Amino acid sequence: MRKGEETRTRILDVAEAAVLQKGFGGTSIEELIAETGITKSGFFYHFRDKNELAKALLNRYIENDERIYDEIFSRARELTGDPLQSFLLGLKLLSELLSDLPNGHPGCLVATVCYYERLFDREIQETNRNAVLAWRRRFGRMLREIMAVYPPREPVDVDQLADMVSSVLEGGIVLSKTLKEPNTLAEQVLMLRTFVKMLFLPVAEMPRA
Amino acid sequence: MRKGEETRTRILDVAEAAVLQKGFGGTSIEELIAETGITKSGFFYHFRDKNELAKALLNRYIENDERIYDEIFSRARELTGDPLQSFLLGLKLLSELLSDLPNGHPGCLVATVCYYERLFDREIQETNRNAVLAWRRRFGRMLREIMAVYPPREPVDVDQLADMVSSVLEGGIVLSKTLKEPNTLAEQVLMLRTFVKMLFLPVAEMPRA
DNA sequence: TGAAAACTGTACCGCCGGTACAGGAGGGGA
DNA sequence: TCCCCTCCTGTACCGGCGGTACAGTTTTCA
Repeated sequence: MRKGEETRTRILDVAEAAVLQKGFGGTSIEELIAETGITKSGFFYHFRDKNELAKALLNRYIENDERIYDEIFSRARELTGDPLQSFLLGLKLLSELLSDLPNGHPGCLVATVCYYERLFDREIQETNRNAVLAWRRRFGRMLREIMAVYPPREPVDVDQLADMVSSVLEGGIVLSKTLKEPNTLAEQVLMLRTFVKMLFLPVAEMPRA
Repeated sequence: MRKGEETRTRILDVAEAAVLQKGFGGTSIEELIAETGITKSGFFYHFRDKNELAKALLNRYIENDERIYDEIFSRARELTGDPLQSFLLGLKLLSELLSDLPNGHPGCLVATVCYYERLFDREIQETNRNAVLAWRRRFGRMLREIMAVYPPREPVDVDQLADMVSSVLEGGIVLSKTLKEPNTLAEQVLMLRTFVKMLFLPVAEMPRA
């Protein structure tokens, strides 16, 4: 039946929004069923407990996250063959996508899980860890392609540089949310772009330098 | 009379550790009183409710945070008169301090509050916002001093660059905690240092360039 | 030594996560 | 047409937790 999937998705939608605003501990199942118009029994038909809900929520979030990065960076790749230019373009596209979010970025579930860790089982913690490692591999792969063509101006570890992308995104989200300045996140991504540009682009080719 | 302050501090110590691991919603008052060996009535003698506890916790955390930055960067300032060199040294000292933490960074309360926002009153949200703005002013002040001497190689907004420091710290904490790699945070700070160095240090003076 | 500060003890309330289980609507296949 | 399976609803209950109320007790310090 497809009806069940639809209800499940509706629960996950409501839960995701609530969890990003109040954390897992601050989100009650009762409020979720009230907003989705389902009964408590109905909820527990779809999810055995809160941990199971968190698992489904996190997996869905990570999949969606990966899909967005796939789209952005493959689009950037189509527009230019140069690995550096396509990476810089990708960061530009990402920044534009982020600044187009009407109410700012709603928050990252990976960070939410990180700050609730002790109340989740090992499986969720592993899933979360793997999500961050996947980011490292993704950005690391692109950075290695760049380094094969452009020698970095300063010696840098590829994985650490890849992590820098994740750091700026996660940190930018925290800043943006806390300051209630939706644009701060997009600006941070552009600042990171400046860093990457400066690190790999030869001095001679740099504008106004 | 001073006994009360001591108990209050003990509650705050236990609460801070718990909240950083499980968030506010995931931390119960009952577990706090169990660990501090106090009764429920005793707890509510010191704090009217959970919100009041959060307020005290956040204020104390921010004060301590400011104190640490004051110490690090004033020490760096004593060692060299050049604003750029002292800032770079400060980041180095910060990175060393972070990598010396035995179990890695326990987490940032500002981020915890950020991911629980909707359940706090305006006062706490304002306090949190002001903490981030204080970071922006602090790093912005130092960066302005640098820019008065060293023209940046790329055009950058000072506040955005100052925010980059906070971003990398907050993001680095999330990565470090999630990956269970205590050193990642310190590495990210050094990566940020490389960025600042490259942005301001003249090409001629740069090593192996 | 006495008043204020710093608690303890007890009883209670309502919300929440979770369990148990019975039953019902609705659609799809034999 | 009938039955079975999915997808729920309804009801009742449990223990933990945040919070209140308030009376009583110990500790501290001036």
